[in-house]
Amino acid sequence: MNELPATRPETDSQGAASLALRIAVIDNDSGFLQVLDKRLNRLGWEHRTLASPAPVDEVVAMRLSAIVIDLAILGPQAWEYLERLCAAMPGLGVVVCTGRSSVAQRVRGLRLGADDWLTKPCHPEELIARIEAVIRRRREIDDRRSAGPLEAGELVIRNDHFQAFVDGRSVELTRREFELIELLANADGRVLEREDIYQRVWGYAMVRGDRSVDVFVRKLRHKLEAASPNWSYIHTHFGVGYRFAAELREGADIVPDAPPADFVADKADEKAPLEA
Amino acid sequence: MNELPATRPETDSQGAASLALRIAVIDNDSGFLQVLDKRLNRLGWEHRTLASPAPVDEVVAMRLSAIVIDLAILGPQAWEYLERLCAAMPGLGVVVCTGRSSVAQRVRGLRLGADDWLTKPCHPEELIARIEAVIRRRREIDDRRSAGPLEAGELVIRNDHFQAFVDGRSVELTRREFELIELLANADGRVLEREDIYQRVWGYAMVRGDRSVDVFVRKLRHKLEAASPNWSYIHTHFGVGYRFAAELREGADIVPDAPPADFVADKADEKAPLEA
DNA sequence: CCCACCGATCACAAGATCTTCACAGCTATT
DNA sequence: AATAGCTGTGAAGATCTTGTGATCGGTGGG
Repeated sequence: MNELPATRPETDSQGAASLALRIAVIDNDSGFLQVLDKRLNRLGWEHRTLASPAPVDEVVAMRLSAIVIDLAILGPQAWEYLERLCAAMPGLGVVVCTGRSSVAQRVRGLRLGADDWLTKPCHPEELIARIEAVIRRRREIDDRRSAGPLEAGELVIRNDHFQAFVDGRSVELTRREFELIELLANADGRVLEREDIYQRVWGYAMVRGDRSVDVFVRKLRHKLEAASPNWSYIHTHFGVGYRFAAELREGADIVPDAPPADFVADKADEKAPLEA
Repeated sequence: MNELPATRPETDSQGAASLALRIAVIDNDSGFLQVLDKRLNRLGWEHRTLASPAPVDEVVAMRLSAIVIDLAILGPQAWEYLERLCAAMPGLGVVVCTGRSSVAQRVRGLRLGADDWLTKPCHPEELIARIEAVIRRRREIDDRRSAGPLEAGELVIRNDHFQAFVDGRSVELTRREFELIELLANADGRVLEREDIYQRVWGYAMVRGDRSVDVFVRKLRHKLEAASPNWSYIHTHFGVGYRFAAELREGADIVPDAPPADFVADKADEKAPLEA
């Protein structure tokens, strides 16, 4: 079995509700950066520090959730940079974290599009809390909209429709079925254990002996096979759990003239949907 | 018909540009309030000051864009109050403006849902700028959908008239009905969950078991079908919510004119419960 | 004051979905 | 090869969701 996930690396997430936040810090105060860095690592946020301002285009390309800027290192074009940045990414959270400033400067920064302004020296924990607050709203809104469709084999999994499609046709997944396949498909080809799956899809701990995950995997397989007979998507790892990967079914590659002709045809006709 | 400009300030502007923001200030520092009051008047923001905290329900009923709170006057229940308020109105901008505080307190407030924390004494202008920054994002989202008339199928949805039309005739939607269809239609074909819909149309968090969204969807469907019988616009996604898309009803092909008599109207409206 | 309209809730019915169970088939291990 | 432990399968009953019609205050106009 190959391990190459057909999924999109940039939308990786631990689970449906998990937050893979991505932020950048434009600053050159090494002491501050060091502390912040450690703290961000512990939180598991992807982050990047830049000692000098990157062109707005590059920042846009980073797909950030938020950015922290010390205006001091921007020099005289600080305001202009701030303005262009905010204009270019209306959904980006911008926190200015800089040295002493006047009320007028703070007001100016905020009016130009900054979401918060924090004066150094400041406690990293407060900066983090403010970043979170800034991101909070953006997430509420942008979350669903931004998650693009995920493709694997003939399957297209669309968050915005709560549904999977094959060749433009809906696979008619129920909500739980969708949540399950979305979780699996986003796992980047990793094997997920039943307890994990249950915890993330059902939202609470699985009791020993619960077969719900198995049952839903079966339903999923059934619907997926009906919609996309030549591919298999969910693979069992005995004693462990399940793994998602789009794989061409054996013998389905070419026309069924090979030995398993009857077997294949038999399977292909088996697509009786369970509803009328 | 009628337009009460009284309710949601974010969406019910006549022109998209000058929205009357509505905010409340919970504080009892008369000097501060006086200055702020004057400043807010000049800006043309609707505002109201409360010397003591109003029950969360009442605050919800005010349909605010943002609220400024001095935690000091809330006494020991300050944190709890803040938390309940933020939970009840996820879309509300909350700015804490209070006296001296520790980093831990600020972090706690922000984590509970506050959007910003400002320490008194502060310049009113900075407070205003921060309120604006907090509200800004929410505005951007709503503005996105306040563009020109939106067309789908036979339907024309006009923000400027607060009404939908079919073939030039008004569909006679009530205010809520219009807000609902406007929200759905601007969702760009996405499925919206009930909680989302409720939050954005009613302005505060939906309590479990509330059927308002369903009831209004039914009313909408009824009126839309009366006005545009050959199209279906609102589609149910079981266990999830609703999705807007103009789709020709089965059996009701083109021919916007006289249907050829009897056998047209037999079973054209067999509603598929799930589709996409 | 009466009336038409609107929005909030409720209760009920019809479906759709989820959970659970028993059993069959399969896998790794002794 | 035999066994204990997992996993696949099908179905029935329980539970949850949604569609629908009706009721009840509140409001504003006549």
